[in-house]
Amino acid sequence: MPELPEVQTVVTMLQPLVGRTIQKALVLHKPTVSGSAEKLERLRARKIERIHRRGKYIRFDLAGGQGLLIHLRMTGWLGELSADEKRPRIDPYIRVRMPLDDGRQHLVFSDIRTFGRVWYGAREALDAHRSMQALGPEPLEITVDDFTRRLKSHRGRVKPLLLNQSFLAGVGNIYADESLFAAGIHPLADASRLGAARAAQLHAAIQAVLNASIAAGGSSVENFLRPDGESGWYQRELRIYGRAGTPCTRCGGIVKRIVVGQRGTWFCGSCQKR
DNA sequence: ATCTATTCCTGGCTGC
DNA sequence: TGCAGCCAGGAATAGA
Repeated sequence: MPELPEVQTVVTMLQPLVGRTIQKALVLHKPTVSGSAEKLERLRARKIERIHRRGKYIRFDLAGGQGLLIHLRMTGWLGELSADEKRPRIDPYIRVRMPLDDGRQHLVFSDIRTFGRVWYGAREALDAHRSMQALGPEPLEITVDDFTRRLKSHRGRVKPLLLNQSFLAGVGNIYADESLFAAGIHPLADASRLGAARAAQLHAAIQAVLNASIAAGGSSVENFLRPDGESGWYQRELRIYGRAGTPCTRCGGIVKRIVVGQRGTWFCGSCQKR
């Protein structure tokens, strides 16, 4: 599922679209568009000025102060296809199709489970959207001091806190487990009681894990494909996520799976202390 | 403030 | 082999 590294991979690979023009939008599945699908279908000839990321959201800045906001959720895919191109994992699930320039190429949003969402409107309105306003700091930008302070001010368990987008924007289930494993912290540990040294370890672990995954083009777990249709590589580097019953790569203990906050959670009971 | 359950959805897996 | 039933989970929401 797309988390920060996967979304960053998408944004990086879509940069060649900057300067090109979205001619119009065809909505094939109305619930994918938040607000009004008809409004998006009235879009005409907007040049793409910038493509960037905030948390797990993708933002297209369009000419005239307009913008598109896209969340891939579980199975969303965003990329450029020629108008008649067929790809078995993408084509049957196309929800929004946006012809570019002369119409020979299309920017396509495809999504198997239809959890993904597209918003269209004035950039200020997109920025003011409740879910954007609520986003916490970027995990690759926050300083260790700020991170430690924020951890201390929350009373709950550390794993659900890492998944909370108001606490930190962009970490999801895979990278929460990988980061906690790398830092040697139990997923049920009380966040406010971690102490400065362990908070610093967690901060470093989150940044190292996210950066390593970005360098690998993300993890292809549960359908994620890059805009070019290829897989990322980081799923091969996962050390704890999804490895229940296998030996821990650090200490040889057996990896456990529990459920925390309705999320599958993998950890090593021997080297992740509470 | 924090936690839990529910909803959305469908491909893929398990078990009979 | 065929099919029913269940599972995965990000985020919004409701309720405890």
